[in-house]
Amino acid sequence: MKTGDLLIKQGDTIKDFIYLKEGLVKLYRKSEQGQTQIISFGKPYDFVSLLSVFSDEKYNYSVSALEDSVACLFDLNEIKALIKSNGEFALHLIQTQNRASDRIIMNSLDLLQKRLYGRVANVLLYFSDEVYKSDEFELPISRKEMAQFIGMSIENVIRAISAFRKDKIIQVYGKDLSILDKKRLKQMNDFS
Amino acid sequence: MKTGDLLIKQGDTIKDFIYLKEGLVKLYRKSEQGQTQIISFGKPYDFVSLLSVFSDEKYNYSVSALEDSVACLFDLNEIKALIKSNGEFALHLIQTQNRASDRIIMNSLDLLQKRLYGRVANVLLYFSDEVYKSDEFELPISRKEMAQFIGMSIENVIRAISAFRKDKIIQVYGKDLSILDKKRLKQMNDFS
DNA sequence: AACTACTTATGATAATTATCAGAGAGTGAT
DNA sequence: ATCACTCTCTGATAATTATCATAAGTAGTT
Repeated sequence: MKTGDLLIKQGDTIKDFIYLKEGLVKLYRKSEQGQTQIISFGKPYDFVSLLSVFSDEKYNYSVSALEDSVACLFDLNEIKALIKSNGEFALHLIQTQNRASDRIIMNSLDLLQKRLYGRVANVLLYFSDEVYKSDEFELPISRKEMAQFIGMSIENVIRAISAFRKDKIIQVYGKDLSILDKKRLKQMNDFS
Repeated sequence: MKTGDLLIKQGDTIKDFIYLKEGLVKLYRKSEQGQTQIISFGKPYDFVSLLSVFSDEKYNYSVSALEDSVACLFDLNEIKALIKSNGEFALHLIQTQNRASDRIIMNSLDLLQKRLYGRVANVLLYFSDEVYKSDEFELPISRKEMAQFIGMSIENVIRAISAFRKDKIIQVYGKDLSILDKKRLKQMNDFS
């Protein structure tokens, strides 16, 4: 699956249980007000079809690739049969699902309490610590996508990144981003 | 369990699987920044020990009663044994859990995109439509708690409610609240 | 009643964010 | 190369929200 490809389309009937083997994807939805909103990102070994996969008939979100990715699809009915027949598997699945949705919930609650700088810092630290495990990486999302994720305007996301750049907290060359002063970035994340 | 009583305390070891039979509770946590934040509300037939119950050792949130409530506790190990032995039960539990965490996720994402008036309208409509199923009810939370839920300052929550009152969208006598103009309240909820 | 503590309420001001406008850089298509 | 389009970026201004201050109301306690 190439960058930009659509893996799941909002409204599609759920037929498969999907997990990500390689790459990076974004989960997003069209909100009631018609705006596109990014729900979360999926990295290797994350279950992409987490939300609503067992609770609904149709996907209420879309998934597309931010990088070239490899996804594994399992027939949903087979997974359901496996849950019924294999108790260990069922329990393990519940735990995995719980962990993932907890993380999404806690993260969006975190964002709700933060202001612009804190939210942007939060996203940068997420990619640095959780996804790439490095202080230098290629930012996989545009300013617009970051805005759609943190619930701020594009202009202000750009301004925040510019401010971090001017304060020598980060360095930006095109898509390449390096975190120069992680301590201060974490402070931005902690204090509002 | 009386109003104000603590059912779950953040940091407690998870021993039980809890569901709410009667009443109303709030799920809340102390965020990293030390502020109290309400995660969601639990109404009858909701699983209160939804978050982190299978994914963690300890509760990462607290639960207390907003109204006199009745909770059912099941030993967590027995539930786990039941999951392992009864496939139908496991599948049903997964679906229920999924539905509940989906709702919390989608709701906090909704809030993230709304502004003050939209967020307050959202909460009022939640209690009217989901909890009490009536346009007249006793508001079970204080302005402070509403602020902790929607991520705005107390003063502005009060101001929003005052504005709704002045616009004859709602009527307030002490804790009693009645929605006079649901159409406009829904408009406030829809458009930012 | 008097006291304390807390909630609700309002105003004034500062801080933050959105919106509008415009410009330059990059990208893809023809 | 030119055109159309999107993305990044900055400035100016308007709108929104937070914070500080203050006061009235409410409830509980002594």
